[in-house]
Amino acid sequence: MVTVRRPQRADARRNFDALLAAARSSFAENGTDASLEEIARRAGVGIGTLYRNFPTRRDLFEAVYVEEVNQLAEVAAAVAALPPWEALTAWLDRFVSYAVTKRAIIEALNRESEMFATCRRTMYDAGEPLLERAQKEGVVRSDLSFDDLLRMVSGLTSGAYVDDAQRSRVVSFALDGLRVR
Amino acid sequence: MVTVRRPQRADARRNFDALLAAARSSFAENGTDASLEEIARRAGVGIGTLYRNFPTRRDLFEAVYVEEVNQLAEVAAAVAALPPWEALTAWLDRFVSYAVTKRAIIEALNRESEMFATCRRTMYDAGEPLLERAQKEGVVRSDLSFDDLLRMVSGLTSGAYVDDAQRSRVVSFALDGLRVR
DNA sequence: TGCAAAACGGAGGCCCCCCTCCACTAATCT
DNA sequence: AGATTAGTGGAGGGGGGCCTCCGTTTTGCA
Repeated sequence: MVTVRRPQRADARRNFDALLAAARSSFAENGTDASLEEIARRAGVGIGTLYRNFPTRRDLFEAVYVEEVNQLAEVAAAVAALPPWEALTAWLDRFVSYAVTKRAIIEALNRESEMFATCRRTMYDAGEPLLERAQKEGVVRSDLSFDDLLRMVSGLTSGAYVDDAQRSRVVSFALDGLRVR
Repeated sequence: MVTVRRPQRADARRNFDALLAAARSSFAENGTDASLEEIARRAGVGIGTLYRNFPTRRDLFEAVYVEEVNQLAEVAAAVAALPPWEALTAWLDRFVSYAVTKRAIIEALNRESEMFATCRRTMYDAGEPLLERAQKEGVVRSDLSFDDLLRMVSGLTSGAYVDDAQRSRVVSFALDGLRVR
């Protein structure tokens, strides 16, 4: 579990959280080049406050990214009790909710950074056992790597669809290609 | 086949084509909010010339988009002689080459525009018969629409992959979910 | 070859964003 | 309650993109 340092004082913590939430939604809407001033405005906070908490745009990316990765790890623990295929797809479902933001941020982030490596590890530790279990029980084809799977799902869900029904139909067809039948 | 009006004079035509090429690559690299001045610079042309040919950003989108759709239609004719599954995947291969640019533009374009409808029709006329043939011959599941297929492939290929091998592995797994086995 | 019309291209006004700096505010501690 | 100090927020300079306008250049035609 990776950590992000939050400020000490109550008002500062409030602003910190507001900024993080504003950044997440703003990045999701406008991509990684969303205006920082707009994010500060959304958070109801001065631009100076944003810069004190996150000196660079990159720091904001990292903070948002870390939060989402941590949530993914929690979900993985929660679904572990389900049967292998269901556990895997339930986790992917949750993965999808964050895929749009994540994808943009990951692309903007330098893949070589230590922080990125740590988060990647956290996410893999959370999700990879789900895939391995499904493969061991012969439910999923064995020549599929966890990395393949994540990229597939994240690509599939980052596009625009007519409605949610189409999105889930398309995703389930694609996942069907991974099953052993 | 949709058409884009090109200027009459030779120098103007040269500039028009240079702008179109610059726009395509710039949109592919930087998304739909690429700088117009950068595009003009890339094309070796004044900003005024860009605006004379394409009064709005949208006009540029449309011109780039139309060109790519026309190319897709040509490819569809070229692959018609192959067996059903091969014809379909060959066409999709080509579809992939343009998917990145296309996806960004499509999202920026107003879906209600007449131009969009015409292009959509052109593309459907080109590709849909390939899918229908594969379905009639029992090679592809019948509850898949052409729209489903395009969105799936365009999503799958818009993401970042480690290398081309991973991309094609992932795409082929997903397509495998569409086959009748 | 000479000329009219078409096309060029970039300066300039406007706006928004980035980021720094510092006078002010309020949370916490005693 | 008062002192201390972490925290605030926005003004402002610099930069770059958007778009218009118009003096200059190029082309095609006679």
